[in-house]
Amino acid sequence: MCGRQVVTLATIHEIKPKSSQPNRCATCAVRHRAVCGALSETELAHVNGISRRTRLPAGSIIFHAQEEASFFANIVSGVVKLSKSLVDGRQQIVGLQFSPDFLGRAYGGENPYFAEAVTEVELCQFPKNKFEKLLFEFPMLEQTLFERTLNELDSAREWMLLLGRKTAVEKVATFLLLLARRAGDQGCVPDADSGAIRIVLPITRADIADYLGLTIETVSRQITRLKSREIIQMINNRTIAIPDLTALEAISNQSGSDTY
Amino acid sequence: MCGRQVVTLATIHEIKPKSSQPNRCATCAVRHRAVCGALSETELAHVNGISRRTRLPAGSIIFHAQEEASFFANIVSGVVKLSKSLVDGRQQIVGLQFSPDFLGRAYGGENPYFAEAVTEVELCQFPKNKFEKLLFEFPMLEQTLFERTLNELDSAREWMLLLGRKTAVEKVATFLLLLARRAGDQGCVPDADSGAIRIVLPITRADIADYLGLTIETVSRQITRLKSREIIQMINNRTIAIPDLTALEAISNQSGSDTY
DNA sequence: CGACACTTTGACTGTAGTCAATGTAAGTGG
DNA sequence: CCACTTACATTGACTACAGTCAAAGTGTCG
Repeated sequence: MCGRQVVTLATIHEIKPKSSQPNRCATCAVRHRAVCGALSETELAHVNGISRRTRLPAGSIIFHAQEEASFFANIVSGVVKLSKSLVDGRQQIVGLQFSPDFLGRAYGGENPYFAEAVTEVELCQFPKNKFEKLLFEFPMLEQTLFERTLNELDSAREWMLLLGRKTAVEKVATFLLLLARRAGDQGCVPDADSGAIRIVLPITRADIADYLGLTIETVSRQITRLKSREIIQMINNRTIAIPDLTALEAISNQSGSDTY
Repeated sequence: MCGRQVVTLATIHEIKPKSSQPNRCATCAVRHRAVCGALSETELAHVNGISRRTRLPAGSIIFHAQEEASFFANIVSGVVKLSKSLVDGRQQIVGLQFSPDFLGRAYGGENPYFAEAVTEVELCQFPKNKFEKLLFEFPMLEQTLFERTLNELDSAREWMLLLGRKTAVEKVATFLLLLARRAGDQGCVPDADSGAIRIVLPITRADIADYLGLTIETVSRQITRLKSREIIQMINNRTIAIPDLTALEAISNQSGSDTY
């Protein structure tokens, strides 16, 4: 669809030849936040030996359903969407991955979904077989990956609640809040003067719609509505200011503690 | 809601005192299908030592959100639903667990959802700290649990596609198909004469609605519609015959292979 | 039998989807 | 520099699918 550029990994050049990067990990932007954070300096040397940095333009297909994955990767920068679709083309985004998330499914089996770079993406890739050997050698690595998978499962279930039970406004508000929280995690603080948080939408309206189980038009209308209620301000198409997070939270209807 | 019986684990008696069960695992119905399948006979002896069989009536609360889980468990028999809800009471079932599924979240952290026995349930429980020690000692156990978690994540994402993008009929058809496939896995074969598969709905219409992101009425209407289209036959409220699985599959709109 | 929980059916409503037109912004080439 | 293209986004009018509210039906248990 929509004539986007298709770039497979095979066509991507390494940023630098391996031999000239004796200890790339040491200066890695996601050294401590990625799964590698579980490793000691000496263990990291092994990882460094098998890793390869690649840069993919927006729109690149990283892997697709039914494909036996041949590699694993850390997202160093950029945004990756994971999606599934029905035969008639209806699509659902089942995960939005940012740095320092991990891509790939351990222990064989196919990735039953489709992964695509939404922005330009920088990956730190590992060949499948070598990485699985590391998992075996360094139990902490496996455990870290396991914990991340548990967190992803929790997020997926939280999203099931959104998809199955939230209204359109609630969905959009939850999505904006997700981005605002992520911005907060990365050290972005509210503007000193206005107290407003500023977020940048990493994906198009079409992708937001596919993430929230809505149509483009409904997403657009709900954003307009939030704007006219002065819950948000549009700086431009992709940039939004949120003057009062709690107001947005009230609308988003966060999953409550169970009433038991 | 609906005045169901509330029974916490503390109130449940063990089926037999521990000392009189020298090797309960040897005769366990789910010995090979549960996570224990990853263990050797000698390893299993350790597991046997810390496990405890409990039986919970339908409606029992197994654990709830924000509770630090104090145990793990295999489901030996029965059906458990995992659900999340919004403050105003809207509910979404995020997982239906059957035997020999595993309950509980490794590596600490709270279970961010609510687990309830839908039918009478028989559990094989392990105290949290002792079980985590086993995970450390027997890497195969951890790996098996990891693989199961990956499968659960895949199922959750498949369900996200259903919740976000399928129509009411498609949702109901997919649910029936899920049960039919499960029945098949358990050795139930189509009726010799008619070729029909017979399934028993393990949950009420209300729970089906909460699983599919619909209302009770819509579920009921779609079942009626499938009945009048002769895709299914109602034996009684809870028992359904499916004369032709492929017809149901066509309606369910299985997630297609990606078009790439 | 009556009580209660669950299910089905009917009439009506409303939210989000569809179809179509217009608006906006960035990029291309004459 | 300005028309033109292209992709993306917004807005409007209308529709339809699923939700709501209400009543009646079914089945089970004491």
